[in-house]
Amino acid sequence: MTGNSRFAVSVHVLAYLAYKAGEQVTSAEIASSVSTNPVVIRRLLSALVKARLVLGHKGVGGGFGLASAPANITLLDIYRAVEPQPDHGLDRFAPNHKCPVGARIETILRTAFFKAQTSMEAELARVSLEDVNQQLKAVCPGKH
Amino acid sequence: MTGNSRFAVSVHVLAYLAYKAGEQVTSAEIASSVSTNPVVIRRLLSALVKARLVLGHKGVGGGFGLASAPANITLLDIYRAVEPQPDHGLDRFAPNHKCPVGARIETILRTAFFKAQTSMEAELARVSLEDVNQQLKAVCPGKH
DNA sequence: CCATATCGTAACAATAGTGGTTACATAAAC
DNA sequence: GTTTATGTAACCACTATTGTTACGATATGG
Repeated sequence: MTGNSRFAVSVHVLAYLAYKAGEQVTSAEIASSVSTNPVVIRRLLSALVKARLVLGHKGVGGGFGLASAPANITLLDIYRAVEPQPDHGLDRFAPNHKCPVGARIETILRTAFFKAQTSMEAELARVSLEDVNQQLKAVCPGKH
Repeated sequence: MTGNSRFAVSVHVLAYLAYKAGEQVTSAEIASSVSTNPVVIRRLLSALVKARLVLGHKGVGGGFGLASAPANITLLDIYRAVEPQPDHGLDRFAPNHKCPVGARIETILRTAFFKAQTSMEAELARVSLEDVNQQLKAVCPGKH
């Protein structure tokens, strides 16, 4: 096991909402698609609502729906909504500042990690929920 | 806390070996620079030796040294030596294949994660230990 | 050959993150 | 007011990470 599945599940959830655009979808229905417990879904949706990607409604006939058009929601938006700012282990990292290497390495690492992270996020920003939805609905190549 | 500090500490370790190039450096000395236990350092070095980035020698006068010139070791080499292949949570991810979204989302996620990962790794590959060592030895800007 | 320094690695505990589950309060619809 | 659904707290089981002790294996230098 490496890390968590919040981002993967969240993309699934939002893809499901895009797929069912216009409907109110319950956490139970989404949980069935993801194969997990509705509470796990609601926990993620709670973060997605706070990030204004999703609107939730209580009560009879309630459920969740996208807050914007799928074209306006990218994988980066989802990533930032459900993942904490990654620190790449630098919080547990307290080197000996009396050593010339220990005194300077942290700044060098921060710079390198920031560039790597920025590059990864740019790639996530290139994919929108509309792209995902189109792939979901695409016919299998070679069929018919 | 997010994830582990293996990569950050490993870069520190190899930067230290580059800084002390030509010498045999003990795990105890490195541990002092990192502010941790020598066994933690030896565990990481074990992976770095297996990846052929470092050579180790037992016994009196033993220790560790770089296996190649710093210019030939990149942060990506270090990353791959000490981090498992990231799966971004897809191992714990077993959606309901009876749902049209659940049946197709995993492939879409794999593609997106692969692109993001590749982009991040390309950025890590742009930095060599020689670059790190030059930054370590650089004078503060504005001084003299 | 023996004492010493050093690595290599197993074993264990403490801590923390993750995901699943139950429970229950809150709110909206009819 | 009954029903449906969210919102969230609390708890458990599981796993990863780090620090630590312990000890065997190996190389060096007398």
